[in-house]
Amino acid sequence: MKPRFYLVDAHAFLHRAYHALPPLTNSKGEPVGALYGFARMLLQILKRDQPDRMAVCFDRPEPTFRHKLFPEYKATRKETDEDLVFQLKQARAMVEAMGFVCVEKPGFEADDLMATLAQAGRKEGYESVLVTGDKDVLQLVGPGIRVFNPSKNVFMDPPQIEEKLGVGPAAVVDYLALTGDSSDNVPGVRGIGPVGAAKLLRKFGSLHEAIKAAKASDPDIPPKTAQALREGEKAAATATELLKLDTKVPVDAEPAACRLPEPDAERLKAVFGGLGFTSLLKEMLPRTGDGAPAETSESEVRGTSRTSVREVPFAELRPELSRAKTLTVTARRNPKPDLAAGALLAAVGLPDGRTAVLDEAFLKKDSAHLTKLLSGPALKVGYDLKETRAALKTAGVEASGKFFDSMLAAYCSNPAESGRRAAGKDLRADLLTGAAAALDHEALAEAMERAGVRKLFDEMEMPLSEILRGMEAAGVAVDGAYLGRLLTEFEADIASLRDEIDRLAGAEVNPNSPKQLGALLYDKLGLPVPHETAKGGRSTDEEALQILAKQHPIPAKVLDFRELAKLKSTYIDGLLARLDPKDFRVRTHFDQTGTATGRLSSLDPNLQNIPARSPAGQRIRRAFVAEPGCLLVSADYSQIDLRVLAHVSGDQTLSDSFRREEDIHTRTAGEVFHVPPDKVDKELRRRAKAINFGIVYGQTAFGLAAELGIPQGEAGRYIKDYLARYPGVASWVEKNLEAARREGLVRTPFGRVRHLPELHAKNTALRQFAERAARNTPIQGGSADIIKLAMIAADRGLPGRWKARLLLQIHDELLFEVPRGQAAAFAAWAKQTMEGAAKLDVPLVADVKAGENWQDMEAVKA
DNA sequence: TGTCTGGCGTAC
DNA sequence: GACGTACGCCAGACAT
Repeated sequence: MKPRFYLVDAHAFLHRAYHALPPLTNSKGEPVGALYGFARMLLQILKRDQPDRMAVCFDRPEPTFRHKLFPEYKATRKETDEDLVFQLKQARAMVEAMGFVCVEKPGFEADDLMATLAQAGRKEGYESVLVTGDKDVLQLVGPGIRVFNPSKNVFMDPPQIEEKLGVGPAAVVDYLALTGDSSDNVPGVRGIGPVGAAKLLRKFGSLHEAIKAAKASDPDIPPKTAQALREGEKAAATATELLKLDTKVPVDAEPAACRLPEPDAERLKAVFGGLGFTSLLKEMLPRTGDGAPAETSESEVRGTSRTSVREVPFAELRPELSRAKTLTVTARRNPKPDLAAGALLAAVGLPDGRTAVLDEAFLKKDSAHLTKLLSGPALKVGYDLKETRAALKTAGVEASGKFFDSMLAAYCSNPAESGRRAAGKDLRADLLTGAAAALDHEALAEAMERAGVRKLFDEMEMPLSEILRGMEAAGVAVDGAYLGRLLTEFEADIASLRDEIDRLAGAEVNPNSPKQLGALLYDKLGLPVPHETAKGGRSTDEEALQILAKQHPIPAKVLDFRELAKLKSTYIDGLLARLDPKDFRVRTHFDQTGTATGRLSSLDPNLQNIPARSPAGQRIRRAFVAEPGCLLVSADYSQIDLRVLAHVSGDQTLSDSFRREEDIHTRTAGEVFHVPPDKVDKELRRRAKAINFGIVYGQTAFGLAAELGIPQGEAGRYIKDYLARYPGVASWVEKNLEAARREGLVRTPFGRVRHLPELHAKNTALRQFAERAARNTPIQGGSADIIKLAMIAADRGLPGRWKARLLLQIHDELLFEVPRGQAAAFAAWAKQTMEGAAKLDVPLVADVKAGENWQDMEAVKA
């Protein structure tokens, strides 16, 4: 293996960090976020990539040869932010104090220095790695020179470049000369975009040949494109000169001299101390530290491996795969299959990154062999194994045995910073991204150990993943004919409401447009603005319209319109569009990494927010039915959040109340309003319920007052009285927050973590937000843990005894489909299973009901 | 034409 | 600034 020579573009990273990271200031109020991010990244490269040589390259402020060539070069750049300028000025001193070799040269950009050094390194037998997100350096990629994009955590090797641009490294300059580069004000050829450029270069090989063909009126070029090329010839020539990197800069550095940093302790203390980077100082000078473990860095959590995916033919890999202890597997389906992209791709590989990509035809043809390969004793590592296994199954390939899902591992280590990557337009790119992420198995396993979440991963998230796959595959039956009738009816009602509103307004107005509606209500009719939107606009939300409805007939009509329009577009249209015509079922996707608290989320369609409250909404819910011969059985936890609060706080009164199975809101009303339980009327109970919710969410007096329509002072008294009557809750709220500040994270009773660095934010709003999250997360997350355990327990108990299927989870509810004959008995079992899923200091209670559809359900007697 | 953001509303 | 966690639709602005 060749020694590796890393070259870092300082300003490119500082710019990116400045805009991508939340602003961070030190105790003096100086902006330091970009510097911090940069220092972290440099340390990360050292630790993770362990280069043999390294240098950090800086831009110089003087004009370069490019400005002489093209005076407008970079002319469109906005004035750099003051806060960034402040940090750019200090960057070199910081990097030098850290001990890195720094390179800069008047009249040249960092890119040129890097290009020169990379070439020199290559000639001296190094593998040069350019660390930057800039596209123009991709022109250098080839044997001995690689590019690493630190923001995406990917190596941009020829296949990745081809993925991204549609052309290989050799054509990068021509490609950029055609498309232009708006950030540097490099002109490009007007009328030719990324797609057109790639197409031309694939056809003609180079810009030169393409222009030649355009001049010769080559029939392969559409006339418009040919004209654009002829007119843009000069601009393209200029752009080419600007884009070509100079590999012959007279640099005062040579690769062999770019040794790894030897931090100058005194200088580092001065510089890092001044910036307020005490934790970084400890990391760089470990002996001075107090032994506290370094915080898990983001990229460790995301899992970044020095190994990257290299595509090889399957045949070449096959013998090793069957003997491997660990293999990687990732598969992706195309949600909207089209001919160009194919419907299904899989990647199977080894931990060293050698990976074979298999298409649908191959998977189907070889499904028996692949099933055997993926059912052996090897550990199967993949990123999003739920999707991988579902995708493989469509080709008849099944995996079994030991699994490690790196997506779930990253989520367990740090739920806010990780998460399912959104599917892109390119199936193959998604596949390779997943395949690359799967290489991080060991780093992720370590990160989980450090975070203390290995058990959560092994015993909760990994088993759950397979259960969710079954639920997604099962789907839920929807009465399409009923929904169709509902659609006709809603459309008629919506149309007449719209007519009525137009008539009352004396003009056409779209009630779905806050802008148009605001103009009507506040300008034309001159009604008073009840409140503003978050961004300072005039709100037309429900609360505002309720108030305005007392003064004018229009707002009430708009409210009716809005309700029906919402139900129609989101639920009726949305469900009908996603109804599988083969079996009249809808299939959601559960995102197991979609929330910061440990809850699941449901998407496409979201079946966790099906209406339940309003009468019109209940008509939608009625469309969810059991298949013939079955009933739906719903089991929901009673007051699970408040029970978890009782558990974590140990509050005597709250716990006693649950042990006695009292009505919790009535009890709270009695405590807060100082009345005996039998004197608690509906209104008092309603207020107590709002208080209970508010306590869980960290609501302020302001919020509670708004919720209940009472003066803020009164709401403040309620909260104060609550905390006095539930002293265990009050002290938990305080102690929990203290611990959260100390550790920078909160935990659920089941060990799930959520990092909350914003608890130390200077920005008040940001900090208070984190404080409310610190209060809410152990409760909401604890409840999420419990129902996940219940799902696992239920899934283990289902086979054999019951012909029931779990269909949905809605945070505190499980929905099953069960043959009529065993529905009642099953419901009793489900209740028992859920109540026994976890052992808290207070009992867990689940209520069960059954029915033909999700709306009309009746309680089942235990 | 596609992509992003704001406003709004549904669920627990 | 003010109630935690989500997802999805529409309108409108903007880039292509």
